[in-house]
Amino acid sequence: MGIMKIKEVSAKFNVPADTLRYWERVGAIPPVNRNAAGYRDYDDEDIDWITFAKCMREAGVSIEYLIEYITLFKQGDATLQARKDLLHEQLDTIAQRLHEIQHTYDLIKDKADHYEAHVEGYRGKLLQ
Amino acid sequence: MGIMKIKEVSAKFNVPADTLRYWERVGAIPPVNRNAAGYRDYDDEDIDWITFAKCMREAGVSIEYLIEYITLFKQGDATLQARKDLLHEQLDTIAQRLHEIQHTYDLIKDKADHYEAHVEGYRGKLLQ
DNA sequence: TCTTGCCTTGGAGTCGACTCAAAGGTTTAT
DNA sequence: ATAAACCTTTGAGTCGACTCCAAGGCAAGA
Repeated sequence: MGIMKIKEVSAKFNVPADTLRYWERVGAIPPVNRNAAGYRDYDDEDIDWITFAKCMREAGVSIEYLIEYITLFKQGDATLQARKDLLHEQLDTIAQRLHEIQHTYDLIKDKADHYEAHVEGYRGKLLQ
Repeated sequence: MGIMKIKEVSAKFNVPADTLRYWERVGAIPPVNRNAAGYRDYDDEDIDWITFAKCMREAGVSIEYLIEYITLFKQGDATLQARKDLLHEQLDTIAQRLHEIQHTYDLIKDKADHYEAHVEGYRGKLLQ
């Protein structure tokens, strides 16, 4: 699967082609190889980076963070420790976000369950 | 605790006063009572709404959704079912987001663990 | 060959959600 | 009583992350 054009990648990941170009332009993913015509030609490595970027973005990680990671990556093995630190930092942030969302989920679940029990003839009260 | 001014509420929730005013202005929370001078005077009910709004925002729920919810709430008991539906909709979205973030967490954890094992003398490879 | 469709870039526009500034009224501590 | 620290509104500005547009090159089918 070494010859995906941007439209296929867009469809595969459900990410607009404009966004894929944007990520590359600002450096949130490394530059993608081109064919003779100058068209982007995504190989497995590019696909891996997009997988990474998409996951991170969905988890709320900023573009800036991705750029920082790629910047380190481009500098080679000397930055392994720095990249590791960056990932751990992200891991902490993501874990925290996870707990916040879990908390909200539980709260809304309670509210919804309460509606469930009282949805008919219930006299409205705050947060019900 | 029925006489909190905006600064105290801001401190309690760690949400800027400007943001509290913004939420109220656009209708993401109901109007807050005022004292004689026109100052906002947050009571327990207001605090509950801010708790709700903050949780929802942290879970990635849009301001627009909150406005929709408040709009229904203001229309009284006739909208109980609609509000219940809205909450269930949000619940689904939040659950989905939760799984996405969990997925990313696992992915990053793997990457980080891998770094842990190879951080010295490891030859860089994609996503490492 | 022509047309339709996908690709390119550069730059401008949009959108959600704040965030700040200006001008002015109130409260509180000294 | 006066300064410092609050509060108010209106409206404009910012920021992150896209998203769209124009102008033009390449490709694949009829």
